[in-house]
Amino acid sequence: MLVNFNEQAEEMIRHTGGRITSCRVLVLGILLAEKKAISHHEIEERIGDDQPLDRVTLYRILEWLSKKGLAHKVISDDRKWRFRTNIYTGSHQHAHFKCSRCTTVICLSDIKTEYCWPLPPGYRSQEVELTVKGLCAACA
Amino acid sequence: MLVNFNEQAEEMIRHTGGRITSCRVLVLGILLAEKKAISHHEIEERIGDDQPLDRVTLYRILEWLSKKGLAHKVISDDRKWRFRTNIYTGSHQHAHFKCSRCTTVICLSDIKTEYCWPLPPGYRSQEVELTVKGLCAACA
DNA sequence: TAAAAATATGCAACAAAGTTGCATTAATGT
DNA sequence: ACATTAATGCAACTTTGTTGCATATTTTTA
Repeated sequence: MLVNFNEQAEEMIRHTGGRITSCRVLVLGILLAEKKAISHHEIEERIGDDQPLDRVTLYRILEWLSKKGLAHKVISDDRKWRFRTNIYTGSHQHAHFKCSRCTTVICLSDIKTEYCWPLPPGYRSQEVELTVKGLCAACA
Repeated sequence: MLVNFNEQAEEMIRHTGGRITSCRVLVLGILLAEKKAISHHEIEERIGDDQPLDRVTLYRILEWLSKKGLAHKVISDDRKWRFRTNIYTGSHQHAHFKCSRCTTVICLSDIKTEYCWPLPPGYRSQEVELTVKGLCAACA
């Protein structure tokens, strides 16, 4: 299973024309095995002590994967970048509500965001991030 | 004009039952004079050297204003918190498109987000943040 | 396939944004 | 006006991410 992700990772990296290194394969393999976006620290945890990888190298690999379009990064409320492979993009297609007073976030499962939003010609939608902000029942 | 904002700020702070201090009035006044969300650093710049205000105090005031519901904070792609008074909420009601490869952001003025999204009972919408992510014409 | 060129990695030091502890100062209630 | 309570300022710290440079690994090419 993990081997499979690593093969896929290697293939994806090869396709970019960039160098295939064990570190890159390892990191991209971890991202492929994950459906949600994960942070630098979470990736380090998944690596464990088996194959030690320098903090800075991991940062640079993540940056490189983003630049090559194999992953993309999103900023979260904890000021950390989280990374996800672009192939799972579109898997979290529902809206959120965030209370601007108590900051609680809930999922608005009634709202489907797969709707085709009108984009300029040539643009391709992968994912829609929709957050309604306001006051929740307790804070209103 | 600025005086007016300060009076309004003072009134808002009084209404929370919290202490009315010159620092709080100053900061909230600045936020009221601003239509968009601004960062800690940008607030410091607007303060200038007239009324020196400690870095940490400013952080704590902003946190306090958020807790009291007079302002709310949003995280941006530069990993900085930006703060805005809740009264201007709703002023930036259109969608964005962000390219997941080149990270360029454009405004999708065709999409109006004022639409009434179905919320749970008691919830009140103030603002809608809608970002379509994908590939722009140049990267697709 | 061995050497040269190009690029990735690891280490140390650094930077920016935000946080915590504590003594001092200012605002409010009596 | 004084006591009480809360806000401010300062110093030191934490966390996340970045930069410079020497070393090691890929890839190219001869």
